[in-house]
Amino acid sequence: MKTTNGTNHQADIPADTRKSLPIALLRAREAVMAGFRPVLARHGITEQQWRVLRVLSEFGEPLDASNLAFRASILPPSLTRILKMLSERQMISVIRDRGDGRRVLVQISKGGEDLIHEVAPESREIYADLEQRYGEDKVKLLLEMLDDLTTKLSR
Amino acid sequence: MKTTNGTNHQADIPADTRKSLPIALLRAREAVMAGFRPVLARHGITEQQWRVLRVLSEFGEPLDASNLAFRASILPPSLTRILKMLSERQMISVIRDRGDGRRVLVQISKGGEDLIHEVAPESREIYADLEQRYGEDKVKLLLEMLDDLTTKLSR
DNA sequence: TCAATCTTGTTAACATGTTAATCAATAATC
DNA sequence: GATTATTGATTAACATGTTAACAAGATTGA
Repeated sequence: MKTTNGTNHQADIPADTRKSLPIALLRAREAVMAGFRPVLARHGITEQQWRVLRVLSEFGEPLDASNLAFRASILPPSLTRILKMLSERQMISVIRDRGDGRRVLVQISKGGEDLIHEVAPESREIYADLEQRYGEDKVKLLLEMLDDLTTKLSR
Repeated sequence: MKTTNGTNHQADIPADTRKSLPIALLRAREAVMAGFRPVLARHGITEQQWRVLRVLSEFGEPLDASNLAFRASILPPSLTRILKMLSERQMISVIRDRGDGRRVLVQISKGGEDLIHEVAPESREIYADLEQRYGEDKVKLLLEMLDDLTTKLSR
């Protein structure tokens, strides 16, 4: 066994980092986000806050924290902090669930919807550019493969 | 336009989060790492520290911080902190470059190599399981597609 | 040569990721 | 119905991500 740079002379260490799936996923994600982050930053919002708002907007009705965390791919401790921020900025409303005092119900408010409609055009533009650069069909295929991978590993 | 849950009645907001490439990449990465993290945790090391050690081990000779950061996909400020940790734990050695006093040269030490050889077998096992579940050929194809995407977006 | 500029690495400040512990409310069991 | 177990959310503690500012060494050019 021999790597391209020729310095790895041990046969029993892990595969080359260039062939590592976790790293490839990380780099791809970083490359994609490099396009979106400046747009979000211009609107004073982080990527995670944006995901929370989008999920809430898409869902359309109040969502409890666990459900929201799962859909936005954010861990509960992070979500707690994010909800605090978004609530202070009047983008969402948070209320306790009557009937189950443990649950917290989250709903997007006008401020949040307004922001979404502000950012949406730029966001679509970035995504369109991405599809144009990489190929619309390849984006679709990649999405299917990623989804398949996630499903097969989650059980 | 209409989403599956039927609650999104606005035609001008961003595409469904389920069809979002950033989120799909995030979820896939999370699903893959869920297998590796426990292994690394058992050895008292984080994912990023592991990446740094692997890059150093593969490269075989001293690497300056910028180069290391790039190869390990870690931002400079994070790397500074990680190097401090790994150095205290005797896994790497850090010295100033003679000839260019700004540069810092990092090299893996015996402690680091030992750890790599400890973790490697378990790591390979997890990866093999992943390839078996998802398909060896599909892993390869996915890696190529991710690499292609990263390349096409990085210019 | 020396002042302006660029480069490399670090520090700072804030947000999120990650795991474990905690707390309150509900559900389960007896 | 009181005790115990489980669940949903939060808090705590530490590591990393992210951007901006900074410090020190190297380069450049007048």
